[in-house]
Amino acid sequence: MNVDGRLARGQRTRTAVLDTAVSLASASGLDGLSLGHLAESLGVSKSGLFAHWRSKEELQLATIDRAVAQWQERIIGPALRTPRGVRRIHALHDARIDFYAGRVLPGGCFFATTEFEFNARPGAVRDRLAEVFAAWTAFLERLVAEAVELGELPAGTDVALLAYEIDAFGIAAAMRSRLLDPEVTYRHARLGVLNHLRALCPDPALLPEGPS
Amino acid sequence: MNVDGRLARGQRTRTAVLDTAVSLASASGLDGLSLGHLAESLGVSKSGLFAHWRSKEELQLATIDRAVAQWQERIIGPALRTPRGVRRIHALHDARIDFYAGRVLPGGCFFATTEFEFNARPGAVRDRLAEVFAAWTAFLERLVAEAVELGELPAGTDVALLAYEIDAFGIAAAMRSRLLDPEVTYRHARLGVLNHLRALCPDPALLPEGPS
DNA sequence: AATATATCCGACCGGTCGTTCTTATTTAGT
DNA sequence: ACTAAATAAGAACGACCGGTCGGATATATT
Repeated sequence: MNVDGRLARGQRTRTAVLDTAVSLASASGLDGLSLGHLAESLGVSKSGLFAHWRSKEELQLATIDRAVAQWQERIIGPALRTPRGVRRIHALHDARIDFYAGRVLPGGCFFATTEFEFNARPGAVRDRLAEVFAAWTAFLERLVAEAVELGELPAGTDVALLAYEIDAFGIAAAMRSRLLDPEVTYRHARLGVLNHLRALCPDPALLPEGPS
Repeated sequence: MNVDGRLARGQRTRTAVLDTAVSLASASGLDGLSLGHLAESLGVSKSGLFAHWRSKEELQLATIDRAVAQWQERIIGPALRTPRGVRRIHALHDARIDFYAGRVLPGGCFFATTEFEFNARPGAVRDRLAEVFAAWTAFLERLVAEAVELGELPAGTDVALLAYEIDAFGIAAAMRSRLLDPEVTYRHARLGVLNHLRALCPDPALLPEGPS
């Protein structure tokens, strides 16, 4: 194996810190998250954090990467394990709402919170968030395009528009679920996309039945 | 008349401060906005602000009220000047996108930014934002219900769901327009709602023609 | 056994935060 | 003119911010 105990310990600490950072930042934002609070809630000294990241911005960037990995594991992974086409689109959206409803993160959605926090502040963090968001959008559009290619959506479908609509239902869910009734919000988020896909898809058997 | 010069001056200062506060908070959030920056960008001393609001939280609450007034004037006002029904719904959404596209506020949308900022932080600010958001949702639902009553939308329409969908397109526009291509975003936001309403409304003459 | 490396801590720095206190200026009422 | 009230400025406060530094500890290499 040849594992270096020192490096292993560092890696363990690093991921533990980043997991907590993602969690805290989902509620307070990446700027609202202070190194003092982060260190304290980990039972670690503040200066210890600087052994792993040379500045707060570096830690913020690392936190974003960690959140991306979590998103990939929790939302994109499950979707990729279902067959291409409208079923995969639906699975992706459903996994997203499950993620919000499962209250995995105290703030609901790391990306929604941080992207609104930084969308008007120039800098490396904003640029990275914009990249991540662009990649997410491209992924969603690819899924929609695949469904069109498979004939599960009409040939003339506006791919980018449909992707926009699906993502909009997700973003709105992240926001409303914390300020209004969560259950009603999740029902709307799921039903909105399901209705929309069902209205477009010529084969009704590909999508679940009732409004459930 | 009976104008008190002292009170008049105070009122003038107060609205000037709040206008700037709304503008800054739309970009940095209500917490990210610091009293020092606010005072400096107004050419006013920091302690002078405390003559008008006893604490930062009080100023934050006043800023929310000012943002509500601005929203009412810019988005709700124009909508109420068009006839009830689907045309009013469309006018409301259109005025909202115009507001974003006009870059009135540097951060795009005061409410989107602050509601995401505070949706996981207990306190008076969050409660006030939740109230405002609930009132906005109720207003949108009332507009949709009116359209149903007028027969401009089918009788079985899920009012709350449709209101959710329309608002979701708006929220998504506020977010995406700052991180991705703004023009494409606004086109999607407008087209999404227009398509949706056109698909539901039995009288096509009530809504504008092309995808424009 | 000695040395090098990675991790982590406690103490401390300058700066900014929200807030308070004291004081000066302007205007209204008498 | 004189008092009272409202509006402002200035200086200073304790708390916390991100960040630095020297040293202590644990692990690997030789």
